[in-house]
Amino acid sequence: MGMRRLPRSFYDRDTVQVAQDLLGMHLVHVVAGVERVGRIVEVEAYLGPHDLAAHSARGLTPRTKIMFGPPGHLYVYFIYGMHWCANVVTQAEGTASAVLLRALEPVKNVEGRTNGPALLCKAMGIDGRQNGHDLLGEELFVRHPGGPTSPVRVVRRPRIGVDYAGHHWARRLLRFYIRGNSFVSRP
DNA sequence: CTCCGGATTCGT
DNA sequence: CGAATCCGGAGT
Repeated sequence: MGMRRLPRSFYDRDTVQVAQDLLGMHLVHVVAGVERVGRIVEVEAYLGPHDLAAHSARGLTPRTKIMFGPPGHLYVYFIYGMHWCANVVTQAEGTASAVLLRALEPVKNVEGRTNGPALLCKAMGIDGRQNGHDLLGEELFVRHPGGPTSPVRVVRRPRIGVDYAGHHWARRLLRFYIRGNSFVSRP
C-alpha cells in the first residue's frame, strides 16, 4: 500500500527542519521481499558547500553528485575502507545538503546493532548499491509510523567526528537525537 | 600517477 | 588509544 510515505515536499525544505522532523519516522528497506523497519532516533544535518564539514564542501565530484541532486534521494558513501553511511538528500537540486542517519531503534526484521551510522547501514542492508536511490520508490523509503505517537523531545549537540572542519562548523549544534532513547550512538 | 586521510567501529 | 582497510580527492 505504501501509505504514510513521506512526499518529495518533506525533503525539499530547510535541512535542519528536515533533520529534526525525521526523528521518530520509520526507515523502511524491503530486502528479498522482507520489510526491514527502523525508527530514526539520531541524525546530523550537513548544510551544503559552505558547510566545511560536508562532503559537498569539496564541490561537485563523482562521489558527491547525489548530494547536489534533487531532494528525497539516498546518498550512500564508503568510509575507512570498510563502512557505509547513508544520508537523505534535502532541499532543491544544487543545494548539496543532506541529513546523515546515525541511529535507529529496531522495529521489525532488523538484526544486529543500529546505534551508529555504519552499524545501521549494515543492519538495514544498505551499501553502495543504494546510492542515489529515490526514497519515493517501493523498496527504500521513509514513512510516518502511524497510529498514536508520543511526542519526542529533541536534544541538540555538535556533530561527531568533524573537528577537521574548524571551530565554527565543528561546534554548530547540528546533531539531533531523541532524548533518553537507548539506541542513540553516543548519548 | 602517487599520496593522504576519513560524517567509523572494535579491540587493547 | 590505535588498527583495520580502501577509495575519493588533490597534487605532481
